[in-house]
Amino acid sequence: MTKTQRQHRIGELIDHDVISTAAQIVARLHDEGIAATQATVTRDLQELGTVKVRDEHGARRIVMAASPKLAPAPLDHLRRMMGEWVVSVESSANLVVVRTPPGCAHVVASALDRSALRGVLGSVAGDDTVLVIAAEEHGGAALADDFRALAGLKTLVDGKAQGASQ
Amino acid sequence: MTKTQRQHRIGELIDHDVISTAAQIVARLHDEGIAATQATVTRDLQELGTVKVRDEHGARRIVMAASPKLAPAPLDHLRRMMGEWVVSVESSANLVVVRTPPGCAHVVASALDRSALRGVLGSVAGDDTVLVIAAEEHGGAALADDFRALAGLKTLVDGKAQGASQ
DNA sequence: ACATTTTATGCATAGAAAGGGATAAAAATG
DNA sequence: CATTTTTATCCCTTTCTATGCATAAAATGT
Repeated sequence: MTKTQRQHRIGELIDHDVISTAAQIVARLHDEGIAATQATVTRDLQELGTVKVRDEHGARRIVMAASPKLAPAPLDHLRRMMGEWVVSVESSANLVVVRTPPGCAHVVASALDRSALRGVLGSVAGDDTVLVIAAEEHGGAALADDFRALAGLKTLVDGKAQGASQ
Repeated sequence: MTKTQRQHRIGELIDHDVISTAAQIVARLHDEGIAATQATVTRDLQELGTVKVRDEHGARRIVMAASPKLAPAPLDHLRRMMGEWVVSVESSANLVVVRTPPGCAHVVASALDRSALRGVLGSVAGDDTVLVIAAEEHGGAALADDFRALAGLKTLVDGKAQGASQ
């Protein structure tokens, strides 16, 4: 079973049942023949964007955060997604244009939505392009540089790519 | 530089210039500080779905295939995409419903479009769901089994998941 | 405030992916 | 058809990702 499939199953479990610890999830998965330790499940919960709350009976419960920003996925997740899918980053004033292969823009946009990266007001994904609106105090150019760093692209200096040749 | 970024640059080169061999691409990339050998570039061209044609002057030229089906990507590419993103597969008559995490359906649909997998009439991608229409002679159930094998999911027998517990 | 439980993380390891070298196989050329 | 050029692939190495173990740190319960 792949990590994505396991995470999907975990998402179903916490939506459906009252679950309060990672160990409970480990046990449920084990009942279904899915092997994972508490450490792995905890990382999964982080990537899924879950929070622990009190339900209406006062019991503690793990749930999906109401908004992705309330439980951002680790920056490593964003770095992996951008490293895998982003092919170029350009900016104009407070806008950043991120290019991906066809059909992959939504993966990058989703990862951006679920990250804690600062300076992002919002984003819109097409087929192979993500348009990102930068917060005014951060600016498109600075945000574009952050994106390049995450995607393993060269930063620009005076409009030119900078850094040692690979 | 990532593989995706290199492949994007290769796509730009063959769109823009008359290029007839992988070695020419290796040289162009080298001029831009991008290291890759003929073997790697050849694999890239396969994944990109390119063909070699005669242009209007009779010169041989590598171009993107007019239709993905004319130069399908290796099955390994589809397997990697489905292994990474598909969380479940279900079928009804001649339809197959493939579930992915939010925002990832297009990646799977694009990989399906660009594969040589038989029995697929067409597909439509939503946010987290790909609807695949199976060719009549192949059938949705058989196609769903093919998808499960590619995605590393268990096959079904009489509606039940089959295979040793992991 | 303290004890217990739970989560988070450093480190190590296994497996997968990517890529290079060499060369077999296929394609192109003459 | 022979020769040359180019592509494809096998095998190997390196790098990266995912995961488990152990335990430190944080959260929870009393």
